[in-house]
Amino acid sequence: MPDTPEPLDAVQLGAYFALMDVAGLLRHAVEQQLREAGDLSYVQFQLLARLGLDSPTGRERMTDLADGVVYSRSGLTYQAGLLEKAGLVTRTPSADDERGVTVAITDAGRALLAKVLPGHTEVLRHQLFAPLSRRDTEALAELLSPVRDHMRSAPPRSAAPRRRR
Amino acid sequence: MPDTPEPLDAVQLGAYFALMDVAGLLRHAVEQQLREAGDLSYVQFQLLARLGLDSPTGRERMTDLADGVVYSRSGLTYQAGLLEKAGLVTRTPSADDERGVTVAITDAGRALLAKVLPGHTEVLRHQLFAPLSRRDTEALAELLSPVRDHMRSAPPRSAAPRRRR
DNA sequence: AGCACTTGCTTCAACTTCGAAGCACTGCTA
DNA sequence: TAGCAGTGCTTCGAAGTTGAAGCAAGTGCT
Repeated sequence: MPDTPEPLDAVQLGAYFALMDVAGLLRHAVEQQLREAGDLSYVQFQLLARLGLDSPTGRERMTDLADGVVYSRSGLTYQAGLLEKAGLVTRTPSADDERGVTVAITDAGRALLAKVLPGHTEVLRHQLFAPLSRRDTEALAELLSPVRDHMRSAPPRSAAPRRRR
Repeated sequence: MPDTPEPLDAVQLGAYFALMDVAGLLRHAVEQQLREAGDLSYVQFQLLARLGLDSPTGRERMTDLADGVVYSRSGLTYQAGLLEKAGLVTRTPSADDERGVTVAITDAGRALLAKVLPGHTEVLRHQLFAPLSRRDTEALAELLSPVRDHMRSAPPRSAAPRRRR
């Protein structure tokens, strides 16, 4: 029987709900723009962005992609299949590990990314940054970055599979 | 052809990605706890919480629920159906408007909510609030609340009339 | 080398989600 | 008070998402 912890106070609840609401609303807005501008889902955009903007080589293994994006493996397989069918990425067996699959963004993928980005930033500017001053934005980044690091490092849940030997 | 806006700078991108990542990771963590503790999805929890905690009467119309939660109408119909089948809420035609449906939380719903809440707050404490000081939490709430208000008021949908130039 | 475990990805079935279309009731307007 | 646009919710079909099971390739222990 778990002992009942102190309930969260109003400030904490406010922060929690505001965070989740903003993220949800923002995702909706972004998703819609992406759909109209390039017929991309948010996940697909994330994948292309990671390959085209974050990665210097434009290629990553499936697992690294799945870790970067908060996403299930099977879902990634599905979306990578769609992107490949659309000619935006290629999938090839990894050279060093026969099990692995390396996903690489194509020129068409980069082109679509470039086409979609301006509208994307516009949405962010209007929806997210409009009510935030420069300093607010900095503060937000500085508050949330440690949280992200904390959550990424700490096992999200009891997920820690007992390493037995 | 849309004119190309200034791209976002590094700080803005950092804030954006941190926000979305934290929300995504947190949602996963919360969802898992809810599933284990009470076999609830995040949406179902949100609905129960809104009925059981926010609403003084424990009853709301479908539309008000859908507006509170970021969710489609048809999705709400589906989830409300599940909750009803599980005996956690009831759905009755609204008294004043024959079209409307009033959703009310049942005793079983309140009981489940109470059962699930302690674990929920624990997850929040560990995942979200652990790296945040008291002041940080306050700052976060104060930064995000105006954004939420802004996004809720601004037309999130295609209702946004294309700015002509 | 041999055998068991682990890892990387895919497949599968069940479930969820969404928008568009549909149905029923409201309320405005003439 | 009849007509009709608008509102509230549900149904439907298509597409997306997930965990579990499955397969194949690597790793480690002896």
